[in-house]
Amino acid sequence: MPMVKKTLKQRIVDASVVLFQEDGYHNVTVDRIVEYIGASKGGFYHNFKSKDELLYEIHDVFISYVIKQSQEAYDKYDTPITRLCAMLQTLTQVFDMYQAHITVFYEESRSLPEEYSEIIHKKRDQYRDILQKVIAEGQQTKDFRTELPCTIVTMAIVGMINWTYKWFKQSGPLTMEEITEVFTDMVLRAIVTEQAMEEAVQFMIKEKPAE
Amino acid sequence: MPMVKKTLKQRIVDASVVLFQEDGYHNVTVDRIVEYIGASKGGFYHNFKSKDELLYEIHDVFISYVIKQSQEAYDKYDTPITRLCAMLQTLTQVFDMYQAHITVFYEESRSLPEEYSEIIHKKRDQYRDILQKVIAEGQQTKDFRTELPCTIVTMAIVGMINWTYKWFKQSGPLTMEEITEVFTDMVLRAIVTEQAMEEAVQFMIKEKPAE
DNA sequence: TAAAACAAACCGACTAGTCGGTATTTGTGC
DNA sequence: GCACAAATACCGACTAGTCGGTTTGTTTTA
Repeated sequence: MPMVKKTLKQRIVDASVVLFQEDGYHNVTVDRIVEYIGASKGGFYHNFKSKDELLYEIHDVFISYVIKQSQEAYDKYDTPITRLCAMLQTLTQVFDMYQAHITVFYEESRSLPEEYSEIIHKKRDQYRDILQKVIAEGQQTKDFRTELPCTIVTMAIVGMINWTYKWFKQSGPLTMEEITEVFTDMVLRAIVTEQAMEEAVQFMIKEKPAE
Repeated sequence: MPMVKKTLKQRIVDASVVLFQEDGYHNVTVDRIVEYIGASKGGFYHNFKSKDELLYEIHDVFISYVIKQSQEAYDKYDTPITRLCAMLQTLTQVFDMYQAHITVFYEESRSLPEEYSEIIHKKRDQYRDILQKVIAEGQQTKDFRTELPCTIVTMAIVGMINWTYKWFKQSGPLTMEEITEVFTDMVLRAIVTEQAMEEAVQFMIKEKPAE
């Protein structure tokens, strides 16, 4: 792997994500960002039209990656259950890696000027739609229970996963892989029909042997 | 009910919650708040030491109410399953009424000065602990599956419920009561053991008759 | 009539963005 | 390879505007 010198732009983004996560967009000044990486205000505004544009960049990098990964998980499999499991896996993985990005994404998007926030909201909906499609298809094939409204199920899952950014600590007692297992188990039991449960159990946590 | 004249303090809080939800704490100036309710800056600072204190007030009113309601739900019942159902019910109801408060609570707490945020975080943990206690007790009585880590289950449920503030619209196609039903159904199926499922089914959605 | 509640003008610290300038890289003719 | 120009990347003092908070003055109430 060639040792490429990081551009100033990249250094600004990297530093900002961390600083924004810690103290919030409005509590981090441009001066502080450039001081943090040993750069200058001129350098900052050479790379970004405004502080807002930087915020947009962070949003876009993150949500674009989420969509890409979700879509790949969808394309890689061909049954609702496997697709759902793959997406849960992928999403929690992304959320593990990009925790700082997510925090900014879900707490600072209000500060995006309209021109930017429109684009971002469309992409955010796209992410939700991919998941919702899986649920809907699963209901059509009777793999998932049809008595549950597909939109609510989708948002319940999204909420469960997204909320991890608020409490998950990489230094905590459980790894994200272990958490994913639990989430997958819970989701499958919650929505898979009895007749399709056979396919699902192989993705679930095995019963602990009696102690 | 006596028609009490609202104090300026109350009017400030009420207006601020709405404005903060819409545009975020930092994007709403004190001038805008007082102009919105036809008051003055002097009146504001007569009632609050600082803008931060107002933010704290909003946080505290909300989380104190959540804790009170959760505890009441706990005390009112005496089995894990009924307690869990009651808490889901209560929480979603609160979230329905206090959507603006929640938005502020979960997105602006970073702006609280340390002295305040310490108090708030303790109360937030208290809310989580009440729910976690129900889960833990349910695992002890074998009503809930013991192979799932109690902390993760708790946070999964918290995430599912909390996230509603991001997407639920009172003008939407489903009421909060209907959403609660779906959530309850999903949660019970996810964590209740087979042997305890009999007690749980009465709280769940009935199968749609075949069409 | 005194104290509380509120109004209106004002202050000062802070910060996003600017602008004239300098360093560094890239392209070009020889 | 080399001079040299031209574009690109970057710097840092400065500014104009904003906004939380204060001060001083006025009204209401008990």
